[in-house]
Amino acid sequence: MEDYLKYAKVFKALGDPKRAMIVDMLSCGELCACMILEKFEMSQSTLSHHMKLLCECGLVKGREQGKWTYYSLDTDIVGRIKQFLCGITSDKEKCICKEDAGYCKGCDENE
Amino acid sequence: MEDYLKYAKVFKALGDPKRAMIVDMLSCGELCACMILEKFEMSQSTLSHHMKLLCECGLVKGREQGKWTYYSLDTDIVGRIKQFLCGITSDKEKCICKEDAGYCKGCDENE
DNA sequence: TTTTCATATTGACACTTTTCGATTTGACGC
DNA sequence: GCGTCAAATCGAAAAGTGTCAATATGAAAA
Repeated sequence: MEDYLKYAKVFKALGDPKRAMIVDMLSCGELCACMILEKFEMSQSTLSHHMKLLCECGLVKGREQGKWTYYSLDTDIVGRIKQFLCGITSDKEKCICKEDAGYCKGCDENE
Repeated sequence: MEDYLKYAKVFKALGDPKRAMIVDMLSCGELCACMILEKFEMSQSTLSHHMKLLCECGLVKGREQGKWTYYSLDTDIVGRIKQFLCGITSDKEKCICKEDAGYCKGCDENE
């Protein structure tokens, strides 16, 4: 599935503690880059890079206004990533593990 | 918070499409390594490495039985990661963005 | 006890990521 | 226009990741 790749990007973005923290900050509402920067010991270019990653995976949206850039969470994708996470972690009828005849004879003998 | 680091490891583990697929497979129940291997074009050592990562972050538990190793999802941590994800993506009273006086004068002037 | 089989580990390589300082870009006020 | 400020981009160094072939480990079968 393409979904695995698409959502893996979001998970990868969340796979950095600082980015997860940024997401947490944005969950209370829009913030401009400089406000985020104040919370971290991080150069401006590094923060810019993290924000780019968060935007590229779709989690965050940037809005430019004059000199400032305001960032906010994209609630749509937040909902979808939660659904995806629930999907891959709960039992279900249609699952890749049940597709086609990928079968392990060795293991089967032993059951 | 330490939580960010702890859960970032789980997200990082899910940040590889193949590992996300493995988690999906395991969501329907325990599987031995060889059954997982059959679904992927991947060397045995590579799979072993991915399984190690999944175990180290806590998402997956390994159970050795004779020659075989059976893997399964740890439902406890699955629940906790869902909670964490909800936590960092929903508005709340107590949030890092509201802590102490981290303040952006420039942005404030502009509001 | 020797062989075989399922996994794990090791060592190596290419590729990606994180980070910074320096520079560039674009908007604003003077 | 000119300097200033916020943010993005560039270039480079260091660390981390994904992958494989080869080897080691350890259990079961012969």
